[in-house]
Amino acid sequence: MNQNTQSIDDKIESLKQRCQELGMRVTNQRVEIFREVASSCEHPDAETVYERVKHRLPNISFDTVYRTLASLEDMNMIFRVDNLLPKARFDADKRPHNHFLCIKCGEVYDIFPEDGYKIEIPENSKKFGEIKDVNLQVRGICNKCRH
Amino acid sequence: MNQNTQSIDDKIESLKQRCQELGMRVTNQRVEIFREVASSCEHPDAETVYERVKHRLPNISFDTVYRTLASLEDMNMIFRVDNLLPKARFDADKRPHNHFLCIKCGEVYDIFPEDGYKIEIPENSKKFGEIKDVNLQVRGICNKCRH
DNA sequence: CATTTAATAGGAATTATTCTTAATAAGGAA
DNA sequence: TTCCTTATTAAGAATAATTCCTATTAAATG
Repeated sequence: MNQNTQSIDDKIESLKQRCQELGMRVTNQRVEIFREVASSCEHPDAETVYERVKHRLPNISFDTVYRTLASLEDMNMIFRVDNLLPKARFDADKRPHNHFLCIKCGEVYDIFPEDGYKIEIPENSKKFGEIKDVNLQVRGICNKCRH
Repeated sequence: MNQNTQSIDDKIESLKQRCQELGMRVTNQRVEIFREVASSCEHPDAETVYERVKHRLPNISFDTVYRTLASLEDMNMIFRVDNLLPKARFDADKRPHNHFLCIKCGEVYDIFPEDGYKIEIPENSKKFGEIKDVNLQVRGICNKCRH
């Protein structure tokens, strides 16, 4: 069964299981914030999640939304589309290459293509507009941060 | 000749040419800010660039650094590693897929793999640490923004 | 039901980035 | 060269996103 056909209730069930596995409490806030992201296909931002959850939990705070989104991310229940780093960083190297981003310390490492490796642009991405740049982000925890 | 072997002076020469092509002025600030990014392989952030350029141009302002980095990006002279969007956005869809980010309006579009297409993780990216997630960012200007 | 403590609400604080406005200087013309 | 035009800049205020602080609440366990 793929994620697409999984119902929201099933997804929430797996969140609850995940919380249990990790010894985390199943709070209303956690469930409702996850529900909002999981039931939307428009990649909502924190403010959007806040506004929507507020309908069901009128006392929800911004801090809870941010904190919970970060913890859901740690749990691998949701993913950040962009903005993994706290601030913008720049690169003038025009050779085709990719980046390893450390989600802990924010360090950026260059990944230069090895023999035979190159990323292709997905054919169907052109339908969205004019492509200017393609970048593969490999996200993880760098060796320094693992110790 | 690849970018790697190109000297800083050559890179600055091509910046000047680019400015001329585009009718943009060749200012000290523009040159020094570019020099800083082009001569570093550590993907500096705006503050780092500011601190370093300040040694040569003590009156440089933060605003100029931000504005110039953005214009160098428009000119395709430098690239933003991350933080293309003004705020973080989230996704709970676990099916493997990629994202088209509109650099103008910030909209995010899902790119689902077509038949036969899949991104591979570059073999040599593992040496940097433990991989948690891989995301291909296709950056461009979406159809809405082109009109 | 009582206890423990993870999680939360509320709002202040912080950080990155952008805006505003007057002054400056690059590039073209005389 | 010198003068003009206007793109670019400096300075610092303003904004926007996110995080921190602290007292309070409520989930899970026994």
